[in-house]
Amino acid sequence: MSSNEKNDPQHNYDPFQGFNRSTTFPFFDDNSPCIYNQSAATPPPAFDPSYMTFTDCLNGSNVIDYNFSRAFDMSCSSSDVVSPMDDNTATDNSKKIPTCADNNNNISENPSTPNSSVSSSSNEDEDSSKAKKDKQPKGCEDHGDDKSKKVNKATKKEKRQKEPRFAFLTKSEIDHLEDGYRWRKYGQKAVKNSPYPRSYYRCTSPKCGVKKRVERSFEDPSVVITTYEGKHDHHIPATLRGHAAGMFSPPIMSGSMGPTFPHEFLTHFLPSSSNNPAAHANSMHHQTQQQQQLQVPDYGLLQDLVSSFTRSQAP
DNA sequence: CGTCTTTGACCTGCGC
DNA sequence: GCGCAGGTCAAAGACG
Repeated sequence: MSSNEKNDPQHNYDPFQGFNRSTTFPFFDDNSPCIYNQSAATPPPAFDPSYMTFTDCLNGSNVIDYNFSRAFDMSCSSSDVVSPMDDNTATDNSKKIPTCADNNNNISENPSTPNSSVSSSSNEDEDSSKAKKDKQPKGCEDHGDDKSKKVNKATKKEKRQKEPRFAFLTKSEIDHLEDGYRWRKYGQKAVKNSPYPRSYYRCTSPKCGVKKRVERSFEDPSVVITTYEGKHDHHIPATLRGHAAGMFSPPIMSGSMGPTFPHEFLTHFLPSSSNNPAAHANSMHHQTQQQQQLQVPDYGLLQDLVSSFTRSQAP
């Protein structure tokens, strides 16, 4: 992150600026350390136990350090998209996660190109290329000449940078937390400097290229690091185990959740067009200044968050 | 039988 | 160019 970016409000902002957190989001207390305020001179350490947990702020769930503002930053404005905390804990401490920094740059440089359109189109491209690959036996891939390989390399690199990522920490004994969507595990790798493997999941919905990585923090084995990549282009499956989709109905949420977090959260961040990329792009384009400060380009990921939250709150 | 996990092989990017 | 590490593929097996 350059010094310019540090001083640039667009690169260093409080996503809840302009909102009275306590009233807009009842679980937010402006005096609470739950949400790390990036404007603070000294950011909190990644696993500082003195920082109230995300759901501690809510009503005692088990998400420990959501680092909300950073998570939002990651997907919308800061070039330091995945914070050092994310880099150091969500990875092996030696390599930086490719971020959506370039994507963010695109936003700032070209406001008419909303994040969602980038995300959805790249997903589509990825899907088509993957579909091709899936239909072909591995040996067939090599029939392509070096030229096409290079093209693939270039496009892949581009895609990787464009995919917004969104990481958060959850204190749980279960590695793969239910979040409302259906996931298929497609890989598991040992992580350098960590005794715990990293699992790779892909959304089972056709044409939905959302992925997530789940790994346990080697610093605190009770902490699960979940990194989402991409945006769901569909609703939560209705036939889900545990009827997670139903959890999104306002009566249930407001009735059983105590705080109205998910409903109000979705009201603010998930427009009715959240599953309509075109409408989404339009809404992003016409939002007010205040809304721009609060912009959260990746609504699908937020849905993940909310559904994860609702899951954790369910009896 | 369909869905999902496991797991070794392979691909790719990156630093040296 | 080489080696390492992250990420992905896909066959095989488990499970309901």
